[in-house]
Amino acid sequence: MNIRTRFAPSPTGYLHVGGARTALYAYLFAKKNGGQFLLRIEDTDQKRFVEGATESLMKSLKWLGLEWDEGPDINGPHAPYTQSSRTEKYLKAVNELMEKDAAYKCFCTQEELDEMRKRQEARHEAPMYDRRCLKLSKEEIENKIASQLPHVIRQKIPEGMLVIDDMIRGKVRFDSKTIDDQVLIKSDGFPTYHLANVVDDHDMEITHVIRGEEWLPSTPKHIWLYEAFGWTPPQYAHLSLLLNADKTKLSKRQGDVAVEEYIQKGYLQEAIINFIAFLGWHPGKGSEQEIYSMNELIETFSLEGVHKSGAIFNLEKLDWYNWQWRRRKFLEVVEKDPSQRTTLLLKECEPYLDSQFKNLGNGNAKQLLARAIETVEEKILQDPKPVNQYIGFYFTPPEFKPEVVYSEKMKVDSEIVKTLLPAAIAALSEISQENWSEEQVKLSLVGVVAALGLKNGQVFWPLRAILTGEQFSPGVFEVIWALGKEETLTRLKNVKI
RNA sequence: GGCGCCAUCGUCUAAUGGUUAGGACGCUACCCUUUCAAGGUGGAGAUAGGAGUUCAAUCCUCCUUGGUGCUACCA
Repeated sequence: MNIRTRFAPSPTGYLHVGGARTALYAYLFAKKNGGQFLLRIEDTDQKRFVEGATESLMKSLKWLGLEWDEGPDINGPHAPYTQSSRTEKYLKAVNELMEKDAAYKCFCTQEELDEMRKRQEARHEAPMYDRRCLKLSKEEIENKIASQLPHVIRQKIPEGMLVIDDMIRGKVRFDSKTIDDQVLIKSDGFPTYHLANVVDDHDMEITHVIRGEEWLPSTPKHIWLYEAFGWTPPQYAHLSLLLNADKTKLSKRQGDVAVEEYIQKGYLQEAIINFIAFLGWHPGKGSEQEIYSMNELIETFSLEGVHKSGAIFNLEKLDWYNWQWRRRKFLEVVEKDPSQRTTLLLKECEPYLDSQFKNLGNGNAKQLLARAIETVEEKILQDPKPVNQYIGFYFTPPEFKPEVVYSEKMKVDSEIVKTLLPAAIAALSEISQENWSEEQVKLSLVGVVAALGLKNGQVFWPLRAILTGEQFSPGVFEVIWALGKEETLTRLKNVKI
C-alpha cells in the first residue's frame, strides 16, 4: 500500500510548535514508508483567516525541512490543495449525503439554538441539537427554501456504538447518543472542518490521518461520514498535546509557541526537529541515543514509539539539543578545514557583537577579538549571545567586583587577594617588554603560586576576575598578555580592598 | 454537567509479570585542568492512591484521585 499522510493547518497565524510536531510525525511516517506527505490549507472559516498566514506556515515548514510532495504552491494530482477553492466538491458530496438520508437541512436560527442550549443546561442535560428540523415535512422545507430562509446542512448521526481503532490509543468506544448532529455546510455555503476533511482526505487518497488529540472526540462523525459515502476510512493516529510547565495546553501566555520565534532566537533547524521529535516519541528497544538527524529519524520512526501522554515543552532541553547540534556542525567543518575555526566562531558571534567590535579592521584589535572568541569556544557554541562579556573588558576596564573575585568554591577571600596582589605585581613587573608573552606570563604566575604556597586556582581566579570583572572569560594568561604589561599593572594597582 | 483521553525521577523518557526501575536535561559533590566552561567519576531524585488476578504486579483488570481534550454555523 502506498502510504500518504498530510498536514492540514488553518491559516490563522504562525506555525505552532505543536503543529510542527504533528507535521513532523506525519512527514516521518510517510517518508519512513516511502510514501507521500501533503500540505493542505484548511481555510473554510473566513472569519479566522489571517492575511499572509499560509505563506508564514509554509516558510516555517520549509525551514524545518518538512517539504511536502503535493501542496497549494506546487500542486499535484489532486489540486487544488486549498479548501476554499474546492467548495463545489463539498456541495456535491453533501447532496449525495442528503440523497442517502445521511444529512438534512436545518433552518434554526442562532437565537433558537442558544435558547435550546440554555434550557438543556438548566436541566443539566448535555447540550445537543434536538433534531427539530429533521421532523419538518416536505412542504415546510420547500416553503422555507422558497422564502429564502438561511439554512445549514447537518449530518444525521446514526444510532449505535462505534469503536475506533486508533494506531496510538487502541480501541476507543463511542455511543452515538452522545454525539451531536454536526453542521456540515454553514449558512454561508462553506463546509465545516468535518465535511471538508473527510471529502479531501478521501479525494487525496490519504491513508493515515495523523493529527492532534483534540480531534479524537469528533472522529466518530468522520467515520460515519465515510460509511455514509461508502468509502473506506483512513487509519487514525491521534497525537497527545504539547503542554506548558503547569501541564495545561501549550499556550502563548506561558512562552513562545511559534516556530518563527525560535528561528529568530537562533535555534538550529536540526535542534528543533530533534527536540520535538523526542517530545512524545522514543525509538524504543532500550535505545539511549539522543541525537538524531532528520535522516536518522526517518529511518527509525514508527508510530508504535509514540506516547499516549502529553509532553511538557521544556526549553532547557531544547538549549541542550541546540548546543549539541551547533557543536556537531562546527566540528564537522573544522575537522575538514581547521583554518575555518575562527571564521566560523566570528560568524556565530556576529549578530550579537556590540557595534564597537564590529568594524575593527584587520589590525591587532581584530586579532585580539578572534583569539578571545577562540578561547571561549565552548561557551560560544553553547550560546553566543553573551559574547560581549567575553571581550568587552579588553576595551573597558571593569570595576572591582567582590562577588566575582571572592569565591568560596575557589577558596579565595580578601586575605589571599591582599597577599597575592603585591606578589603578582612584582612578578609581572619583572618581565621585560620584549619578553612579554603568554608563556612568560604563565611562568611568572606559576612562580607566584609556588612562592605563596597557594593552589593554582587561588592565584589565577582572582587575577582573572579583577582584570575582566567577569565570571567567564578567556584564560588569565591570555588576558594578561593581551592587555599588555602597562594596562595589566595599572588595573592591578588600582584595586583597593 | 456529559463524553473521551492520559498517569515512571522536577522535565523528556527506557524497561520487564521476577531489574540495585536504566538513560538524557536540570540540580549537586568530587577529580582533572591554564580560572570559569568543557571533560571524567559519583550523588540526590520516580512507578499517584486503593482493591483484585498472580507464587510474583510499575507492567494485566477495576475503582478513586489528579490532569487534560471535546461538548460552535472554529479548526
